[in-house]
Amino acid sequence: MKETRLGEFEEVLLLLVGILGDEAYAFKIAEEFESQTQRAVSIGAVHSTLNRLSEKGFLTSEMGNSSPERGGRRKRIYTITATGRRVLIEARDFKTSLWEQYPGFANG
Amino acid sequence: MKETRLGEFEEVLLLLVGILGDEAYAFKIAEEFESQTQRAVSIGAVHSTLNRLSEKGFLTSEMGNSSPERGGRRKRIYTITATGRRVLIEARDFKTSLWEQYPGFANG
DNA sequence: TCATTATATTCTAAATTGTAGAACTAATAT
DNA sequence: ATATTAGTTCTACAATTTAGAATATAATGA
Repeated sequence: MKETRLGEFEEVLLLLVGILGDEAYAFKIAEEFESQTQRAVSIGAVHSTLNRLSEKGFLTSEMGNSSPERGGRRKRIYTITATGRRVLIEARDFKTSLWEQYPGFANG
Repeated sequence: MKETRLGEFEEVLLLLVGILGDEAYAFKIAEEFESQTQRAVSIGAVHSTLNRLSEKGFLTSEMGNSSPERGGRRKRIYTITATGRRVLIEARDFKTSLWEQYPGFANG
């Protein structure tokens, strides 16, 4: 894997960051993932993937202010970069193009 | 990874098998992959992924007849299973649903 | 203010996927 | 028979995915 590619889970998390906007921090992302997939995910899985995505330049992040809630460490808020968005769009378009070539599944 | 999931490369190969129909054998698949992606892929990568996909029940395969061409070993022809098709559709629909929730990218 | 509790991130390790290429097999033309 | 071509199998390693323990931080109540 010489090149910076986008794995399956990575793609979903990137999309989730885009969807969550300024609420995009690991715990929230994990919650959202579970509610959208009915699949359990460990918080560690989410964190390490978010890190990798940052190293690849698809995400940036900064610590947010402490919340007004009970307790808790400050959140790290993730933001998708222009490169991240581009890669996401490329992945989507490529799949779409493959589906269009699949006999009997042209629409869906 | 307790469950049988579908990785990124796996998904693409599965789709390619569907597209190639009765011409879906490793060499052809590799060729098709390269022509559709402008990305080099090793034949070994394709074979081992095809095997994994078969173990997961997403593909079946059988040896074809020897071709009328110059030389060569008999081809192993892959066919997508009902389960494979279902998993593929699920993956597509999930991504589509995420894109629809992405503000500013509703269409495309 | 200090222990407690809740919220999160970081760190460590292991399983699964992704990738490459050498070794091997079989058919045909010469 | 042997060289050539087409293709699969086998072996090994790198990257991604996953889980969970350890740690840090903030708010609250005594």
